[in-house]
Amino acid sequence: MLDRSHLLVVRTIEQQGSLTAAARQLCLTQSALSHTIRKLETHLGTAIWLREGRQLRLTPAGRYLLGLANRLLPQLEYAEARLRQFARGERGTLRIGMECHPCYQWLINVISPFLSAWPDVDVDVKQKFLFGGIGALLEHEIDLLVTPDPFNKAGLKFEPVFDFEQILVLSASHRLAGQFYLNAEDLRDEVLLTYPVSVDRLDIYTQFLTPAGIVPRLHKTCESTDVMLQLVSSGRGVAPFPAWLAETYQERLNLALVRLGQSGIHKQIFLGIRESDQALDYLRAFIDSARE
Amino acid sequence: MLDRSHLLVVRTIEQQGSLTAAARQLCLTQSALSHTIRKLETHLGTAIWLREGRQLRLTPAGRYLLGLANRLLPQLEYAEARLRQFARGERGTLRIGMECHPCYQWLINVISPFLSAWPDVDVDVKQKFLFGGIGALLEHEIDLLVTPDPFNKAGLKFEPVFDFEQILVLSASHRLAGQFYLNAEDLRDEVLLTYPVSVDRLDIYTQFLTPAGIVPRLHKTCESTDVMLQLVSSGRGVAPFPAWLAETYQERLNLALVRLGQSGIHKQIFLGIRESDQALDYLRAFIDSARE
DNA sequence: CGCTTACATTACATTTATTCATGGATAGCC
DNA sequence: GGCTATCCATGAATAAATGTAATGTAAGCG
Repeated sequence: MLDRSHLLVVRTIEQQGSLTAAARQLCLTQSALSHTIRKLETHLGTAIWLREGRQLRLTPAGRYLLGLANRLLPQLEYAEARLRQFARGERGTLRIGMECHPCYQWLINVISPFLSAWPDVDVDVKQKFLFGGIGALLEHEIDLLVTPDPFNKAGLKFEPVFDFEQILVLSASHRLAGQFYLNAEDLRDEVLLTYPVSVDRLDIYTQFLTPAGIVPRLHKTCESTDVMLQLVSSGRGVAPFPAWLAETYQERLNLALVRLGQSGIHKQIFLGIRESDQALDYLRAFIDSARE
Repeated sequence: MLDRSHLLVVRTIEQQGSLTAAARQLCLTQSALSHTIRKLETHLGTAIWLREGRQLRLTPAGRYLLGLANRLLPQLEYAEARLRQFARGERGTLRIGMECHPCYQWLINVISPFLSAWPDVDVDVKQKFLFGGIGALLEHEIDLLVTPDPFNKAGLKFEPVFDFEQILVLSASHRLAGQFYLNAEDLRDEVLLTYPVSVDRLDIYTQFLTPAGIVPRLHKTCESTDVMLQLVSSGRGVAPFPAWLAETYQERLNLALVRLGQSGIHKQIFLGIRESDQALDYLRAFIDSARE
């Protein structure tokens, strides 16, 4: 099998100009190298060097091999350096899973200082999971889950990092815009806009509409935050949103923010990790910086 | 040292899904592989697989290694296939050196059928040599030399492949255009155009002007065949050329071709190779097809 | 011509890889 | 829940590879 060591031999002999010098550089005896190159040639079935007097000169096959060596060896050397970074915990990959649509905006703010602080950690964000966020975490499809729904399961650990209130966003000219808070009945004749997730994962249903037995006039879904808020702004519907996110759009789109229920819907964002990853310092650092 | 075999192990375990299956595929015992991976991890100083129950799962470092394996292993496998071609004499590199400027046109015609007949031989044409064409051949800088000057030296072999007459190209309206042949004196007042090579390698000097003690009014050089013949066509000078090459331009540029001396300058193109390469079938084939 | 340098070869030593035999752990199955 | 098949780990024994020392042979150089 054509091996890394063979490529190294070809490169070193060419670099040093002689087998003896190459042997010195490789910390081997001249004899050992002589054995090695003979075996390589026997194995490949073709001459790699021409013995001309006391010179070794590459054959065409040898020149090809040299080219290969010059191409592949640096890649292997780079890979080793990188693996040393892994070994020292400097290098890693943080695959983040999102189970919370609007959190994307928040995540961006957390990721960007993290990227500066940990230049050798690659960050990857995923949003679709075959078996849900928890499944993705357990299956090692992701390393960190951003979710409003912690799920206490052996081997996983969740930490709250962010409290917020879920409010309803309305056009400023909407008839309900002036209210201090809304009751479920107020939404009976409204068009409700949400991200396209199942109803049992929408707090406005589970904590507000469903308990009161109310169904809105129409429920539409929309993938994009911007588009959804544009629709709200133009009076085409109302949408539940985290207050902090809605506020960033409020001025620009002329929106009104109204509490859902007398005491409001209060939520938390959790970061979930595998217990076995607790020791990873860059993961720890990410969670700490997310908590601010 | 991170070795090819390690990459193969990483790839195979991932492909087969288990260490036992991978061992089967690699024709090893499960134990051997277990030892191997442990040693690899010890050496790298970082875990590559997580042992979860009876499953092996890649760590981030392991995933990196897998990526490396998927990138490098195919290259090594391709290289081995190619080296087998070298071993069977199917694959080679033919580096051709040219010591004869106008022959370039002729060479193109020989090379193109050769490339079709020997799809696995790479052809490379060089024109500049530190120690001349013969030196380049001896130094293995090239494998084949196209030259009008054979040089009998031990270890080299020259074969004539092509006879031609060197004539003088003139504008059709030139005062000498009608002559059947020219004497050296006729060039005393002419501008002589040649390729930029030393005078002792120009036959028009060595075989024509110098013996008669004549020097042309002006000697200009030009790299390109096309430009040189354009200059001739516009009456800016006269140029020595192989007849066969001048003929291909004659009509288009309205040129006249006149013999140099009563019996003309007759030349041959030789192909030179190293004797040690005589057995290479693709080299043999090239020379045979060049002889037509 | 003889000295130095360079690669090859032989016989032997050492290191490394592999196997064999065995044990512990886990997932699936009655 | 206990049985069983499967999977990975381990330690000692063994096979294979890689390496060394010593020596040989040939080429360049003064």
